[in-house]
Amino acid sequence: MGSVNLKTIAEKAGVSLATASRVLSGSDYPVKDELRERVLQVAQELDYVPNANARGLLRGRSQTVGVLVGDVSDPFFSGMIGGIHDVAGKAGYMVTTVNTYREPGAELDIVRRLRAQRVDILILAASGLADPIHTESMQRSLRAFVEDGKSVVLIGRHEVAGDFPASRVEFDNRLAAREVAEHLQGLGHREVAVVAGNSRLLSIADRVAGFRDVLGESLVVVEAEPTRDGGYEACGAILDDHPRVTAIAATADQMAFGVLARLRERGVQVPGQVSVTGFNDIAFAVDTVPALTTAHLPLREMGRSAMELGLRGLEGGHDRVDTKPQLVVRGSTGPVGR
Amino acid sequence: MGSVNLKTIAEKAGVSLATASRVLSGSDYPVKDELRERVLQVAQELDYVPNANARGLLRGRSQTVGVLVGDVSDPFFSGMIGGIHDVAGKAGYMVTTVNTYREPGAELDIVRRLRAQRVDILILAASGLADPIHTESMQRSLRAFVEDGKSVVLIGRHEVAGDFPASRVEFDNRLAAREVAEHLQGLGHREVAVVAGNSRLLSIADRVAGFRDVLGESLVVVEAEPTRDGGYEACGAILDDHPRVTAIAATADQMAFGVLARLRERGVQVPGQVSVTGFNDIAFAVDTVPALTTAHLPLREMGRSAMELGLRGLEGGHDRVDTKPQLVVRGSTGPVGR
DNA sequence: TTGAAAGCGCTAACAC
DNA sequence: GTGTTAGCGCTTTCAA
Repeated sequence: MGSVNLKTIAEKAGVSLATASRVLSGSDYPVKDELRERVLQVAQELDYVPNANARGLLRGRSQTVGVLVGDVSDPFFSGMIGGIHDVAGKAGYMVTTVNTYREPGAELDIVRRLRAQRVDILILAASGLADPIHTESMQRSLRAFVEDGKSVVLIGRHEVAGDFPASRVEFDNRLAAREVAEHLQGLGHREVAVVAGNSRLLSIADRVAGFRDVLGESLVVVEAEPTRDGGYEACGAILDDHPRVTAIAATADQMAFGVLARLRERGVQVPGQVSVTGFNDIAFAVDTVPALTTAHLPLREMGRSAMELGLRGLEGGHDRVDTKPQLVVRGSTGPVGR
Repeated sequence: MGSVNLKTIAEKAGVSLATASRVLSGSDYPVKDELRERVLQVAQELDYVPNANARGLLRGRSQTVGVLVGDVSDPFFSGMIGGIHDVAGKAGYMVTTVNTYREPGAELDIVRRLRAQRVDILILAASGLADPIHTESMQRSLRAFVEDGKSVVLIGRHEVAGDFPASRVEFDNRLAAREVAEHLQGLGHREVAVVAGNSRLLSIADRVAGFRDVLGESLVVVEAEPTRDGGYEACGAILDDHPRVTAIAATADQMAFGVLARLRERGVQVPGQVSVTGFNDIAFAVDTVPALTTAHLPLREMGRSAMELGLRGLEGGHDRVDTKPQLVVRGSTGPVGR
């Protein structure tokens, strides 16, 4: 459009394009002070803003990171995104986020679009899918990206081959779930129900597997929307269909909030009659009454690590950060009463 | 880099650049089926991904929206960002977010960088600053953007001149605060404390003004970090310094959560001894015990509207959507007891 | 120290 | 229908 560009500046300042560029692009190329002044002056007056598209085209770097998440407004993801912003901002990077809306089938297309935008770094934070075909296509796409000198970071995506040239932020969902389950078991709970999100998602499948490792086949698994309302609904069903259950474990804190709400509504004492656990330890987990026992994930920290790894990946090697999940025992769990 | 580009495709398919472009860019220009097939085939094989930078350079449109927020991980903002994604995704737009970290001084620079990225739409969701100089510079920058055929959406930014050519999503913070205050007053509360975020921010100043409109000069205003911990700390100070206070109103729900936590810790009954109110009505406000009375803002809806307006703005006119704040009375407020 | 010019990847006239 | 070519705005050789 009518946008002022380098040419405008160069003309008004009476210098060549090259000189204007050298002054304005922060090059350390020597330019006589007088000319430099003149260019700066004109640029300021005309409010010149360089065109990152043109620059990116030339340099092959966009100073942009693309982040694929399930849902930006879910505290689980927004916590990580916050961490990504923390280090991206300092490094002069822009952050572009895209929602899969928890529909892993959309991932391939999204990655494509992010690649089209020529992001330098791709962070995959949404849960993967337990489907080899899908994984295969994804790896192919990512590999092309990496071979282009770009950088990929996988957050909790162990389905991608171990030798794939990407950095990783790992956390062991299965282990974390086991810790939660052992905690419940230690309190005497034998009849436990899990309120689980979509089990096609690897992260969910892992968590459920962890619960089953400890609690065995007797475990009741109820699939639900990964939201407060999903937890609320599922809890209703559990109370009706499995009245002997003494503990309800959710695969996400929000679902646990819904569970707590339903129990409160039904007049069921927590943890007196039923214990409740969450997963992820989002900020509010501490504010329910009773406060939620949950598996803590350092979300913001994970985002930071991811972005740091991404940046480093641009320089060459990739690396791996392992995050220890940690059981946080609060008031929502207690010994079997009854 | 070694990226496959249009030229590669054209050569491998044995056609001209133009033909390849016509097939791959979704142009409706006629191309013989055989050639079209060949191009598509090669593109598929080589996993061709068009370069959005080059395209953007040419078309002057990037299919990207830039969003300026205080903090992506704050549910207030992430709710709006979620709404923005909802409509951006459908429209084929990418969303780039930037944090001001609630430091309005950073805004100018951020807008500049977003302009450099050549976003088509700029959504300003972070609170403005009550400072004419700052506003003036901001308007100048935004005006240049708009004159470039781009689109600006202001969310709750009434400091920007009424005749400024931008769309707006407005909500009346002051009125909302008045409604909260009237509710408290109606319950008999006379000694009220407000836990407020940074009052240099216009949104906060407006909210405090609304409280003062109703409750008068006797209102105790305590400034705090706009976080749970900020509320927690402020509440401690209020209990110590103003023991006669019977209601505590926060300018954000998270702060109210902190207040509730502190009161619980001190054994103060809510709402029996002290009533508590929040602001914004983030999802979790319903899950505290007692549930939080607060001024509801339809965050996601606001985000959607903003993006819709932004898209429409590209076509020319700008528009305005007024959002009605709405008092939601829950369990955290009650008549003065004592 | 400065300027002219090539070219990043792509689209849109314009010719054939 | 298809191909050639001129740029979009910028950086960076290469000459001067």
